[in-house]
Amino acid sequence: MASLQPVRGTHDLLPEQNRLQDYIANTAREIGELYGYHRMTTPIFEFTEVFARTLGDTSDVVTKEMYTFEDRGGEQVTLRPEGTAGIARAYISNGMQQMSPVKVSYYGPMFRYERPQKGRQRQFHQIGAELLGVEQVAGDIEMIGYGAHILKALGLWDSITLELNTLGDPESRAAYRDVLVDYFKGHFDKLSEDSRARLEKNPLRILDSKDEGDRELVANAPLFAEYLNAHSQEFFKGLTEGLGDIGINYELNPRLVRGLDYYCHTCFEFTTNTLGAQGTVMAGGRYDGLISTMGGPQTAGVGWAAGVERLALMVGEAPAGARPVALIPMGDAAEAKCRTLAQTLREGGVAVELGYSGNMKKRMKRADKANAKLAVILGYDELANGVAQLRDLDSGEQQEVALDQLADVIGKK
RNA sequence: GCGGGUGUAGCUCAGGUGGUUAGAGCACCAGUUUGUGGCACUGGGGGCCGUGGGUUCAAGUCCCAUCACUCGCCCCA
Repeated sequence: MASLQPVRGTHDLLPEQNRLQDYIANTAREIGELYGYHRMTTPIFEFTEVFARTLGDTSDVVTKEMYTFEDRGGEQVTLRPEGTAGIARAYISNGMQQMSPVKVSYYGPMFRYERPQKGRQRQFHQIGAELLGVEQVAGDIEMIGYGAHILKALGLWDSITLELNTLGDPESRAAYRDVLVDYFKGHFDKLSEDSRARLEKNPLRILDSKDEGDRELVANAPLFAEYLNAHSQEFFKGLTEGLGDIGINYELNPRLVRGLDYYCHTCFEFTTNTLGAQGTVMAGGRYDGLISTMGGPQTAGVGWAAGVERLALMVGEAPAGARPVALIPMGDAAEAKCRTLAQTLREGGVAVELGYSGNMKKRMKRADKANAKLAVILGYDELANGVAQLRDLDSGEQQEVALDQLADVIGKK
């Protein structure tokens, strides 16, 4: 049994779930087109270095969560844990600065070796978008509007909050970080065990600690706002005003941070309280230092990513698809005729349900189950007269239609 | 990685203190009806009771381990 189960944290996407996730991904893609973002696809694995370098040596994702292995040629490769690094690598590999600004969206599986929970799997899917080569705050505003648009189109907006913060430019950030580390070092004995570790790796994260003792310290910690230089303040002001222009509400969350050095300025998360501990549904920010960190030209960047499984949990089910026409033949001759008819209708763009066996009653039942709107009944008498009974399965009304007019009549229904 | 909960049919769940061939509803298949669906009735298929070990005359039931899912922490989408 064990060997017939999927690997821990992975799941089969049965047709219903697959359709739901496709619906979400397609909605995101279509909305992206409205903003001028086109889908691109990078490999699902890269040289390990691509992720190790961009995500930093200390992040949990790199140190504990990557699926890394040596391939048969002796190369260290890693299944991608997120989408941005691959896009950034592709930007450099393909000399995409020639196409600036680059506006792309993506969709695909990601892999993280984490302890699974609802809304957190080892293989999961993300949709995402990146804007490369735009340093103006207009890019950040557009990105957030784009993401919000998707959440609205999926009908989730009412249960979602946009949390917003600024990380400032590198200069402000470094200044604040130093002050913060000094402050917490002065209270080292009161820090929780987790936060002592964070002090080394990612001191800003202490601001978001759930430990009570930490929270008391945080309450009296120096404020980032006091260390933002004029440029950073100006940028953030532009962002909040721009969001006002497009009618998007947000909550300022000074504890919202990112661990990695190449992030700057805009930092946002769309969150919900309907998914338990996995409340972040879409998250993003500005990463002007990323491309250069990877060895490319200095290039500004903004982006976001969203977990498709988490969105799917919230959406529940995909809207109903097109209702098929069911063909109900009786007897071998009628079955042969229906085969021909089905092919013609399908090539004409009509969804057709044609069973493989069963008497009329069985076939009618299946038509019902397939949510068919119309049934075409073709028996001995009809075949002899070149007609069929066309039955509306909602109203029960039935009319006789000549076979050569059937496609036309169905097309008008 | 840390702490807690759960695991019986495809799904939702019953199976007091261990005791014959493990049950229900839904779903599935077939029939009642060799030409009319949603309803009803009848019948049928389907369970290594998550897995492995132990205690016992006897284990779905008790003990241990393991795996998976799940809640919180961590981290994040």
